[in-house]
Amino acid sequence: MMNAVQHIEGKESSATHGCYLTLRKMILTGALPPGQKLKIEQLRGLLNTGTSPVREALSLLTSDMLVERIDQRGFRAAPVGRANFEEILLLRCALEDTALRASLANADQPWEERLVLAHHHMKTAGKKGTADFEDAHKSFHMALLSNAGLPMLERYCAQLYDLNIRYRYLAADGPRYGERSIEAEHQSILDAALERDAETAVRVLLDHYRRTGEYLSPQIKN
Amino acid sequence: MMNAVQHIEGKESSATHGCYLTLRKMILTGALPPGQKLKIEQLRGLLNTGTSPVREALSLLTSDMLVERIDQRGFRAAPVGRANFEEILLLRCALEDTALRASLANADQPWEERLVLAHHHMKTAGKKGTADFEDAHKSFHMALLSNAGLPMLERYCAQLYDLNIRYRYLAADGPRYGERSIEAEHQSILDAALERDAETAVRVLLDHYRRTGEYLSPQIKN
DNA sequence: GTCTCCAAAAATATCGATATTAATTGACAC
DNA sequence: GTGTCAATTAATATCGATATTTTTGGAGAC
Repeated sequence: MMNAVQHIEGKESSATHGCYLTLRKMILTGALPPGQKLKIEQLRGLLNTGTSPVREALSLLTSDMLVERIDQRGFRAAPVGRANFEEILLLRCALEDTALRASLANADQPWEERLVLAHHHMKTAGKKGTADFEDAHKSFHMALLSNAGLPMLERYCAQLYDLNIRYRYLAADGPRYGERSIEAEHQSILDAALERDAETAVRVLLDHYRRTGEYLSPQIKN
Repeated sequence: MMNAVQHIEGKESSATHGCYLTLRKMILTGALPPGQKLKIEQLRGLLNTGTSPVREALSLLTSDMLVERIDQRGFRAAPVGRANFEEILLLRCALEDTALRASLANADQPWEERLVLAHHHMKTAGKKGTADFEDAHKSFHMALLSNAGLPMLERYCAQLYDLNIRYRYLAADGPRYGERSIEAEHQSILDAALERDAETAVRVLLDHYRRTGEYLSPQIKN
């Protein structure tokens, strides 16, 4: 018998994975706010499944640093704070610097094509803030790093990307980005990557992150 | 009622955490060899507990990259390979560089004292290869980074430390370290750290890792 | 009022059983 | 022999119930 999650998500086979994806999205978007107690029974009802998949999904989210497990007192959504945000930014810069250089060092045509395509998808996807755009945006950034042949590093970067985007959602009610052109920044990153100019690509990419950081940081309370 | 794990491990409260620690050690030391299928029922018997704690522990180990989850086919100990080993080395160098510099930038007396103590414990602990020494060795390396105020980074470094030590155990039947003096290297790292000489400390630390890497890498098949 | 302590309630952690899914085996056709 | 398919076996994933632990709330002492 199919349960609700499988019905909604379609392809997904296991209840655990369905819970994982749903809970993750809820935490990332702020539907489950930082610090909130995550009661098994409540989530079990919400996700229309048993306790085991919920617990297992929460365990997995623990390692994504989106959920904290408290001794024998269950789980809660990971808290946020400026120090945490700054650390995410620092780590992203350090890791993506390494990853992008490695990716560029292995640059080849198939990768270039994947990259161009990912960029195109991002441009044609819905406006900023929509789920479509966010997916495409992540795909573009991951495509940049995807040729490094360093799967663990890519995993860390993806993890940090998600942690960072969480702060974007949390600050969604703050002031808009203003005059800054995200599109132009993406274009510059793409251009430098296609020209295999590592120095420029890294500089532009990290500037992109730091600028977003400077914009978001003051909005984070604590 | 107490179960076997609690009885053995003493303090540990939850069955899940007990399973986690035991399974982790077994994978790190090679008692559960790379690639091995990890059958729930078999582990449940071995750990003298139910299926839920075993599954949850395996989920947690998945995020430590010590266990792989295969679609709907259960779990297996993460495979090993030279490429993986080299990536671990690369990431350790990149991350510990950042962490050590940050730690030194915040250097203060309490930290110095913790560091000196950790080094002393390592020297007085049992000979290399014993569990005591290995614990003290990890503590010393973590103490170096512990003043950075970057908890996520420290977590990554600890994770990578464990992944690396796994290769040491796997290569334990290979040739001995030979003439190289690990103790002298540790002393140099400590000295540079206490003098707050970041450049030297980082150089010596990374040399320490790379030397171990050069020694281990050829022994890894595949 | 406020503190301590004990009982009641709620939540977690764990277990054992069932349903589901994958792997295995062997019969049969070619 | 070799490959395919169905029946069997084995393992996983999930459920519902129980035991354990933590939290809550309130009575009584000071």
